[in-house]
Amino acid sequence: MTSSDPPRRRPTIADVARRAGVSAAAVSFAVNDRPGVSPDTRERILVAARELGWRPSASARALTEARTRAIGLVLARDTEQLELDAFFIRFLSGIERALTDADYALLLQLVPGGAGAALPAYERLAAAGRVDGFLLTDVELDDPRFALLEASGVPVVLAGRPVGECPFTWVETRHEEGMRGPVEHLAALGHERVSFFGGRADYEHVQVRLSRWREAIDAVGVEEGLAVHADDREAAAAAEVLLAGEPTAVVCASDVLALAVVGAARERGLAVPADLSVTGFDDSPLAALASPPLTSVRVDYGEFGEAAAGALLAAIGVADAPDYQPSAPELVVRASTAAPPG
Amino acid sequence: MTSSDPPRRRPTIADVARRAGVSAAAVSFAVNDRPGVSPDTRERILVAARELGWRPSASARALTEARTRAIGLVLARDTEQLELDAFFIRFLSGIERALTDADYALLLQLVPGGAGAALPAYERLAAAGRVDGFLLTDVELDDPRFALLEASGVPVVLAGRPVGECPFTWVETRHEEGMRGPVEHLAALGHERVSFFGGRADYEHVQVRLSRWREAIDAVGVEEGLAVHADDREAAAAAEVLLAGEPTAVVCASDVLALAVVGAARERGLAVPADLSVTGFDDSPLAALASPPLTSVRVDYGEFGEAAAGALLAAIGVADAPDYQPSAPELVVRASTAAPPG
DNA sequence: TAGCAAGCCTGAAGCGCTTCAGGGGAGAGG
DNA sequence: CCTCTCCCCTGAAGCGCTTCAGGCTTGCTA
Repeated sequence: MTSSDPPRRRPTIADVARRAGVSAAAVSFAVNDRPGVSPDTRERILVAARELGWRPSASARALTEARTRAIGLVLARDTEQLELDAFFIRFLSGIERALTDADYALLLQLVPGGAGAALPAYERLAAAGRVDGFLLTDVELDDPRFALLEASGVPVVLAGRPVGECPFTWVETRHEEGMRGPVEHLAALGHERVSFFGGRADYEHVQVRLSRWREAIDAVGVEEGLAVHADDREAAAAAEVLLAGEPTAVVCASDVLALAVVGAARERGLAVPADLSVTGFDDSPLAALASPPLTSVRVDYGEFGEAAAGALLAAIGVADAPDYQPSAPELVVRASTAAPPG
Repeated sequence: MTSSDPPRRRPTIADVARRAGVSAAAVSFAVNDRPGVSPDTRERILVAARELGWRPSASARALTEARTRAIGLVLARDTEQLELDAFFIRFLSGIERALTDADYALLLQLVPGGAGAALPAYERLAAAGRVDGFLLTDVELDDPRFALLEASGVPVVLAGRPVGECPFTWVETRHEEGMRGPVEHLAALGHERVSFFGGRADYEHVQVRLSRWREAIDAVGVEEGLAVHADDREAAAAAEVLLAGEPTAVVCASDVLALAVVGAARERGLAVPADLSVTGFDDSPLAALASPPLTSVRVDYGEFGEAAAGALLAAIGVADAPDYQPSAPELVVRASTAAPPG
């Protein structure tokens, strides 16, 4: 190092005030767009701030305003469950969109294990006042987080539909409606019996999709095939069970499950879509990449994240509640569906 | 609401002090494990704190300690680029592991667009003193973030190998070594010519993998096939170019690219692996799910994230520098590779 | 010309913690 | 019995901001 490094102290509001020839209070007023500062004084202050590269210290602000300008998202999932999840990243980027506008930050915490394992994380963040609110996903029946968070008094918004009593506001997509598209599409292709392959039965969203699948089946007048549930991990084995029923069409509640079916079909010597039609859900990039590319259902999880975060900001009181009109899920037809054999 | 809600004020250190019959200073000493408090006083204080559900306010602490106990990670990638990325989630969960031990939090910011678009985000976070340090990924040649962050004086650790001058410490995996496995595996199967399919040529990691592929080719004495680069988006088209060279084996620098090759092969009527062997990289869940399941290379990005975050904590001065011995990449043989036809 | 309102700006307090200098009490040593 | 030392503990200052109650100018109006 050639130049000496005086341990560079970050400039404070006092430095700006001195340089602009005003009081610290005036600087505060100016940067916070408050009345009571003449236009040219304000200008002088802003110039001084810019020249010094000063921004109000987030910590000091948090202390005086009793607001951290951050929200928390705690994900209690194992890494593998997140890796192929079309929901997570899209949701996240939607959240970021909403936060950026309000100059809020996202505190993300990943904890291995289920919702129970996440409780201490919520407790710590809440008790230390590290965040102004929480966004809850992967809501479970009798979710233990509800009581904890309600007691803490921190604003909370649920991303998803609560199963029972819920003390918080919640936001939801229209994902269930997406089950109609595949069923109608398959019926139109001539399939007379349609099966269902969904994730763990104790997830609310899986149940909803299952019942919407049933409704659609009834509505179009085809026969109800097998309905099988499986974790991603056991998907391959479950897919075999499913195929043992010799369906001509399987509607899956995720692209990952659909791939498992495609794989199992190939093992059995069945060609997709010639012998078996398969549809996915979420329209993750997977769907387009697979061979054959999967017919899938696209749900806009980005707007969902944006709406959820927006609702939370509204609950915190720093923004207006967004008017969220969830868009309808969209069937994306690709090459994994065709007329039934024969 | 039946019970009245006195606008629940979070307890402060003064409340705890009062309840324990000591001064606020004593409470501070006790919760920070500092000497100068007798064991039973300490106990009394901790009990009082627990009963009140009190934890030191993160904001107040941040102000006095001039430390926020948070680090920043800014991802300047489009959503689609993140969705199938085997690296990101694993890296993230490694980071979380390191942070949890030190009671640090992660501030995650996703910004659309490239590294340039991220600059304002870094500037805001740094100038407001919102984080104690940054983790940098997706390092580019002449990365504009270097100058900005060096000037800000915030500790930085690079996750990846810097291309040119770099003022920060960096941490890297041994991913490049992973190129040998596929090449040797294919040579052993009898392939005499092996092609390469990698991501954008201006990524450092792609270049390194390319040159390691070359080295491996030379070492095992097979012929060097085509080397093609493509973005994920143009992967399908590029795969056609690649296949026009009529290779019997393609080594890919990612699973996504490998899937593109598999898809293009199928279009051409080539069977994988009978007519064409393909290997992926990263061993994302994709690899196991694909049909046929992909032979791929597993790199431990979790330990990488943990090491990078650990190094950052060390740079900040709140932990010892971890002793990171990156594990060797591991070839995972599945069904996408076989002896060449004929 | 006096009186007043409006506009602009300042000083000081306070947010909840940490830290530091020092006070007081108990025990040990002379 | 007095002094010295060590151990516990406290009071007060200060971190960098926001906010609130005025004070000082202006420029009007009567």
